[in-house]
Amino acid sequence: MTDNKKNPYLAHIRPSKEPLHGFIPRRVTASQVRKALEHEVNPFTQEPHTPQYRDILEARKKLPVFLHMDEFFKVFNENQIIIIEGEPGSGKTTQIPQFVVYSDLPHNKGKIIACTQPRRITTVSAAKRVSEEMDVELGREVGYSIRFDDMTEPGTTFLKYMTDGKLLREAMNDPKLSCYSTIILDEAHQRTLATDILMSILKGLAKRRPDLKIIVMSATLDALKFQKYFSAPLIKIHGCAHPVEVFYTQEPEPDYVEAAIRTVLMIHRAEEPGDILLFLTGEQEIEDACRQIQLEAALDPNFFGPLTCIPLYSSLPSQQQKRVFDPPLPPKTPNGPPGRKVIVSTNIAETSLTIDGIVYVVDPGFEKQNVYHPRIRVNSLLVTPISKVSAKQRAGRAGRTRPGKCFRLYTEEDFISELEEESVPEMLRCSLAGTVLGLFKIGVKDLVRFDWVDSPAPEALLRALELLNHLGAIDTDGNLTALGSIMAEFPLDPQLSKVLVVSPEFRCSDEILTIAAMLSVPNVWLRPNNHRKKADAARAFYTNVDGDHMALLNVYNNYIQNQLDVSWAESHYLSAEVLAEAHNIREELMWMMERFEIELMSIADEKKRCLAIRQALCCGFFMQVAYKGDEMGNYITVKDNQVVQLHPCCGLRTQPQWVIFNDFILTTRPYIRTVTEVRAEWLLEYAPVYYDLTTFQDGKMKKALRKAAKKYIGRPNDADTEEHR
DNA sequence: GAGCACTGC
Repeated sequence: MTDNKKNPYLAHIRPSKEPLHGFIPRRVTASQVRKALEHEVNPFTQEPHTPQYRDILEARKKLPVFLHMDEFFKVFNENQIIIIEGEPGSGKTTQIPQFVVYSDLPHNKGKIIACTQPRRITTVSAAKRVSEEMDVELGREVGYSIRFDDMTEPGTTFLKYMTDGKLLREAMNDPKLSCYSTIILDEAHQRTLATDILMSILKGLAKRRPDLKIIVMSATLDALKFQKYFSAPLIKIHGCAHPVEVFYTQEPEPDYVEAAIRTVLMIHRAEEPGDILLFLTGEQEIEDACRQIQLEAALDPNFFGPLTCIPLYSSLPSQQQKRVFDPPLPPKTPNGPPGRKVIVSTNIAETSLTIDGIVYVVDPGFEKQNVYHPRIRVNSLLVTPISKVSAKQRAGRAGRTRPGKCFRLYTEEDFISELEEESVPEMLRCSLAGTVLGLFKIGVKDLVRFDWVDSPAPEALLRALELLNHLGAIDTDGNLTALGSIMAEFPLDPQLSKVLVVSPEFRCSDEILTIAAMLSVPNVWLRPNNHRKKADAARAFYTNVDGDHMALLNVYNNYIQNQLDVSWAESHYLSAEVLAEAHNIREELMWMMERFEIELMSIADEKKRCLAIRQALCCGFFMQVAYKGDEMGNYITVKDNQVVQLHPCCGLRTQPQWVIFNDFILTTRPYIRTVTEVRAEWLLEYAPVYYDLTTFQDGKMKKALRKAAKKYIGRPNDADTEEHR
């Protein structure tokens, strides 16, 4: 029978021609989908299902989402935007996009369903899993797209998992996102910059694209906020995590590290087998705590089981990060107490990394948060109390494999009254220059009336506009310039983007390309606790009188000369992983430069080359300049008049009069990092508006600038001289 | 002479 060879359950459904309520409803019902799922032929490939498909399907049917299939189709069919609140373990990430696939099947031929994730790893693993569930080859019908790795096939892929940042990039080139029929934003509660902007864009786009469906998926708590923001119906799905018993301390703990160590040892001595996860705030704290726990546990290994303490933070090489998945040690004697694993981790274990087997969570209630102060344009990393959402997320880590316990090292009263409901969204904590430039590129002009999920402070917006205007990315009327339009294309901070775009004028675009890539990755310099002196010596080899930017360039070039060799990198106390990433980014940027016809150039003469690089950097970083204020090492930042010092890791041997810096951080005192010497004449020449002397306070700095201006007028600078030769 | 929580394009 031919009927048996085709999966007919969805074939008869036709899209409705008449838009209803202003959008196009879909008509697939849950019972049709159930029948289609049970059919022996795969409706997407018209091939018979594999036996594996059936096994997985049985497991899928047990997921909580499956019980909500009728409700899902009912609500989804009748609404353009819906919100789904799903607890961890509900199966929403893998199942909801598949439901939509069935709903889309008869519609929107050639269009794609997108499902965004905040992180690359989860994007890939979700796509992999779903391709198995749907019995298709990964990269064909179901694919994924993340930076540096696109596993999709145009014309074939109809379900695409992608990072939120990737979709936001696509929106810049196609503001109507016209290739998508449905967009699913997953993990919206994490409030990443990209997800927040996408929510605003999609809310506006829904009115202009009646055929577009939008699903916002979130864990508990924030879903209500999204429901209000979109005025959309909400579907609640319960998870299937195990219960976690929460304990509080009777009194506040004065020293949370000490209390945490004490609690871990107490669990080890008194509680049933099961691994422990302790949350601390940073690398140093974690390494110290690990040493102390290991030391104290070694005192009685025969009475209690052997204990392995494993540190976990992002700058740890991935090989060492994988240690958290090793099984705990076996008992010392055949009938002795079993071994136990203690993982001491930063926030990385809260959302990014999931470790099975954790039964106990110790939560002191603190994290490090990056805080941006728009008024003085400074970042600082502060140890702050976590939010209730974070505390719940941390506790949930104990219930993944069986019922668990969470020990909070604060009182229940403090939990209720002192902790904020949710963490401050990234949007409100960082510089908005890049975001605003992206919005201009999409065509958003009125930032005040823009429909933000949470409106940023007017001051933060003003700072962003001011920076973009000084860089020449927007004109004084607030329109995007041609320069700004190209700058927005590059995945770089606007300052760096500007430097890269103008670098051919200084004939050093090859070197600036490398520097831009190196500034886009985390710190490359390793400094292991027991090899500090050696590491410092290795680093000193690269320090350069001309500044830290040149040092980064030299490190990269040496890495290439050594054929990207991992052991070379490690023996020079450099992170091979970070260098490899810089290499990837450099390739991507180079390809983009080619596309925009930005020529790759270099100057043969070393001295002139170095001069040109420093001048080019001035074109983007003229707002991040400090002037030497005295002989004590104090610098004053231009216009903001903040007293800062060169960070001790800076390679400069002398203290030049004028420096540009890449970042300004507040730790024990205000520091500037990644610093390069510049000349006042360059600032006056490349940023005449910003360095209009009438806008400067009287003082030493203004005097020095005035002196430089006199010298500079009528005398061509070095770059010009060179050009004229 | 101090320290980089965590993502993403």
